[in-house]
Amino acid sequence: MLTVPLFRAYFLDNEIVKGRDMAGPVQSRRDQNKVEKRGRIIAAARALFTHKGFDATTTQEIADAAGVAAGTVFTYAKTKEDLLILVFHDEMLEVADDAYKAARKRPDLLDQVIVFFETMVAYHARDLPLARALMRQLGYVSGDDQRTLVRELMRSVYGKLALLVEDAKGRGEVAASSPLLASARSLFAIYYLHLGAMLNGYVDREQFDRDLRTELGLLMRGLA
Amino acid sequence: MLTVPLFRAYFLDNEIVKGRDMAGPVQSRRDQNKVEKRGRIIAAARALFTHKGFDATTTQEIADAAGVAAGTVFTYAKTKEDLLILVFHDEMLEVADDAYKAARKRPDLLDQVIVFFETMVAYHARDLPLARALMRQLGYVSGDDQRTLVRELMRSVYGKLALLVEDAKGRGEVAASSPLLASARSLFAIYYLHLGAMLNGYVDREQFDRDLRTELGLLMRGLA
DNA sequence: CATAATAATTGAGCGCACTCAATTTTTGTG
DNA sequence: CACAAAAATTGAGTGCGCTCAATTATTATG
Repeated sequence: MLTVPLFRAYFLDNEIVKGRDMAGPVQSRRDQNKVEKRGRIIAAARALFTHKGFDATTTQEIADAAGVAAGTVFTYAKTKEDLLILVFHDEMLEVADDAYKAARKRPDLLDQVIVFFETMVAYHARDLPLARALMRQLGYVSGDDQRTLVRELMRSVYGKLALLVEDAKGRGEVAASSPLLASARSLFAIYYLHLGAMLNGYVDREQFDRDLRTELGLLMRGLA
Repeated sequence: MLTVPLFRAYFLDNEIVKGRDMAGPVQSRRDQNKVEKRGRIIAAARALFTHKGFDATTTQEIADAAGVAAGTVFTYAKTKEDLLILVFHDEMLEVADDAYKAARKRPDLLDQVIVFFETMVAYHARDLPLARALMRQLGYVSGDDQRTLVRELMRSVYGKLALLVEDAKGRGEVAASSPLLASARSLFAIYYLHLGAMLNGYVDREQFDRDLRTELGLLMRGLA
């Protein structure tokens, strides 16, 4: 089953190096092609979305730019909008990492959480219309693959917030009885609602910052 | 400007009674027609959405059922999805009213808030796919009219929650220093996040109930 | 290497949301 | 009532997301 034909070994040693020593079974040619095409589609979609905007970009354009047929795009994402998840998943994971690193430098939990969310907002603020489309899709995925990606993203964010809360417990800022995951989710819930309000133009950035601070502080009193 | 032609008075006294003694200037024939058509479109869309589902319903079907041309539908909602707001706005306002009435019967704030949200969930639970589509659209309105409707809805919900918090202050359950609107929004934020998780199948109804209770309780400690 | 089985890709075609120039309806005015 | 201006409605047309039968590429087997 895992036997590798000789010609494959040749290619592995000479042409295709990327990902050779990654975990798991050696990739078949099929999987290689899929990964490569997926990458091209993601790159093409990202470039077009950021340059022309989500609505103005057609799936045909994405297919052309990626060098695949129109139909192929839809084997990697069930809908045009699911492409948003595919395209920005990795980037958002990184942003969450950065946000966590920045947060850890602050002394107390409230500051930490605010820095955490402000880092994420700063990312979205670079392209508000796109962020709006992206956030919309985060709450309405079509395909199973994308659903998995969203799950992973949320796990990561909740996990990082939970770590911050846990450390705060160590410092005595938060009661030991406060459940970590629930606390993390409550914090995120507040951020999420206000981000939506901002992206939809119900409040401006300043109002957002103020509201966020106020309400996170309110919740923080409960955790203490 | 507000002069009413004689033939209008005739119609007002004989044919068209509904809304005659409502506030504001007497409706012109144009406005009457608009209101009437709007009503037919809303009724047609609601029937089709609930019977066939949102995706399976075409705007042409809605137009036919309402007795208008295809294009007319889009003068009342910019997109098919904005129709969701138009259709369910009034109903959701009523649900919020019912939720508030049910909540007031409970003794303490946590119970009240849980009853409040459970009433709203019960409404959504009647048709989960539709609720999912509706909730999605609440966070992504296209037209200005619908945006106004959403604003009104949120004002109503926040207002009712704020009333509950205010009463709780009177009973000494909540600190006088806790800002009403911010408290209301934080409570709603928690509900909103978990409702989304449930509608998207990340958690089942039981898990939803438990999470909601836990996290509302957490916040409640902060308000106290 | 030949051949069958399986998976991936293709792109023409379809259905539907939405547009907009033309038409009809309503209102304001003399 | 006649007529012009304004507003509302119409529905054929358009573009695009998405499908799926046909084709091509890859893998498994003797």
